[in-house]
Amino acid sequence: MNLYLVMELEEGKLKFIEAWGKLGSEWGINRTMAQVHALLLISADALTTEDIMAELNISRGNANMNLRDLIGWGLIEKQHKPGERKEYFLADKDTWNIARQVAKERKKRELDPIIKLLNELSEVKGDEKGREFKVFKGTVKDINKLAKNVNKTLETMLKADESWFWASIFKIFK
Amino acid sequence: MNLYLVMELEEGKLKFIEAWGKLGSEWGINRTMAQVHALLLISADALTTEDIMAELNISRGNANMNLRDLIGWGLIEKQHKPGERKEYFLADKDTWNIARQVAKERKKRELDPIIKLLNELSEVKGDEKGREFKVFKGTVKDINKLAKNVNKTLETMLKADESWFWASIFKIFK
DNA sequence: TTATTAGTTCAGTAATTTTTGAAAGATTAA
DNA sequence: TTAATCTTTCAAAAATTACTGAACTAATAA
Repeated sequence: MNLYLVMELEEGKLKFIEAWGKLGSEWGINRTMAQVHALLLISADALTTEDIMAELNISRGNANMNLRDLIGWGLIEKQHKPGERKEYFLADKDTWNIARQVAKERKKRELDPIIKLLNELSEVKGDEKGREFKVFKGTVKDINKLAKNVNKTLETMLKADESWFWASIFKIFK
Repeated sequence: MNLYLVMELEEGKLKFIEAWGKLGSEWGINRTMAQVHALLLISADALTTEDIMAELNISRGNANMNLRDLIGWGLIEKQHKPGERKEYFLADKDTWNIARQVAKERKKRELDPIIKLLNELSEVKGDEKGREFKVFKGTVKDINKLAKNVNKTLETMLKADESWFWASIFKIFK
C-alpha cells in the first residue's frame, strides 16, 4: 500500500467537503448540512450517524438534524440493512438529480412566494400620474416578468433529461 | 389627495422591501443590503445616506457599509448634485442588468473558484481499482461537467441581450 | 421484564454575523 | 486657520444562527 497516494485521496476528500460546505453557506445553506451532503456524495458506502459524527467532528444532535433536513431536500435517503438496527444514509449521486432537486425546493420555498407577492403588488392602487407610483409599478412589473421567465425555465428543467437540456441550450448558444 | 390610496402605495413599498430582504438573506446576501437595494429600486429619486437611515431605521455605519457593498456589486452608483456636498445614491433599474450583474459577481466569487478546485481534484492520484477512489473521481467528474455547463450558459447570458436570451430559451422549451 | 442500542428533541451555550455609535478622516467654506 | 458638514472606520454590543449534550422516546433482544 502506498501511503502517499492514500493521503492524496484523503486530502482531496477533505478539500471537497470543505469547499462544498463553503459553497453551501454562500448560498444560504447551513455549512454543516452541505458538508454532510459532500461526505455522503463521495462515500462508496452508506454511512451511519456515528460515521458522520466521527468524520466531521459534530454532535449526535447536529448530525441528526442535518440528516433529516437533507432527507427533506430529497438529497439523501435512509437505508436499513437486514439484521441491523441502526440506520444508514445514502446520497443520490446523480448530479442532474441533485441540481433538479435543489432547484425544485428553492423554487417552491422562494420563487413561488415571491411571484405571488409580485402579482399582489402589481395590483396596488394609487396616483396613476405620480412619479413615485409609476416607478414602483415599473420596477414591480419588470421583476415580475423576469421571475416568470426564470420560473418557466425552471419548470422545463425540472421535467427535462440532462443531455437533452444542455444539448438544447448549446444548440442556440453555441 | 386620497389618503387610502397613498397608504396602499406605502404598504406595497414596505412589503417589497421586506420581501427583497428576505429573499436576499435566503441567498446568502445580507438582509439590510438587499433592503437598501430594494428601497433604491423603488425610489423615483436618488437618496442620501440620511434618507436611507431614516427609511430603514439603520445606523450611519450600517448604511455606509451596505451602500459601499452595493456599489461593489455594481448595483447602485453615487451621484453628486451640483452645489451639494452630500452624496446621492441611485440604483440601476434595469432588471436584466441587475440579473447579469449578480450572475457575474457570483460567478467570479463562487463558480470560478469551485471549477478551479474541481479541476485540481480530478488530478488526485490513488488506487485506480479501489471503490473509494472510483466513487470520488466519479462524483468530482460529474459535478465538474455540470459546473462547466452552468459556466458556459452564464457566459452566454452575460453577453446577451434580454429579449434575445429569453426568446432563444423559449424557442426550444416552447 | 429489564437491558441495550439507536434515534429524537430541545434548552442552554457557543459561534458567527450584523449593527451600532463614536472617533477619525475628508472636503469645502468662512 | 477654524468651523461645518459629510463620510469612513472599526471595536464593542447585539442579534441571529448553529451546535451540544443530556434527557427522553422507540425498538429489539435477552
